[in-house]
Amino acid sequence: MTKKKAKAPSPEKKARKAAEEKPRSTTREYSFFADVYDVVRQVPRGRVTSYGAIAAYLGTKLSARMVGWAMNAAGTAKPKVPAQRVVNRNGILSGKHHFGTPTRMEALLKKDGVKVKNDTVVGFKERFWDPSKELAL
DNA sequence: TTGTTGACCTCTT
DNA sequence: CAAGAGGCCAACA
Repeated sequence: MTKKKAKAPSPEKKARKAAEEKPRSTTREYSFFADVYDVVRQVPRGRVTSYGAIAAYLGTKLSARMVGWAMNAAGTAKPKVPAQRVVNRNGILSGKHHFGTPTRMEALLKKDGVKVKNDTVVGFKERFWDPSKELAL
């Protein structure tokens, strides 16, 4: 093996397993979603984060999609989760269409003091809130 | 039960 | 530089 042409997500999987070592209550309520909600709720007002950041914080950056799924339930989750502060890597409101109305997410972000232009967070890079850094697991 | 989809991200060609 | 495919976990049909 001189060169690895394919990815070998061995250590990454282990990392995920390690993260899963968390004290999962005997209930099925514990899930990827719970962690996502917890992180999103800790997002300060006027700040935004990305799915990949949360996924990476949980140790599963490869499973960023699950974060999106978690947000899908965010609308039904309680307490309500500020999913509007969660955008994709490009800072685009990818899930704006899931807030009931395509303008709901924008309105919420604007209320938070976040400017949105063309469905994109203005200064997203500056407003980017990295849980892995702020929370420093 | 299996198969497909999903608010994504990253790598490869 | 741009486009395509792969990959993860979970829920739905």
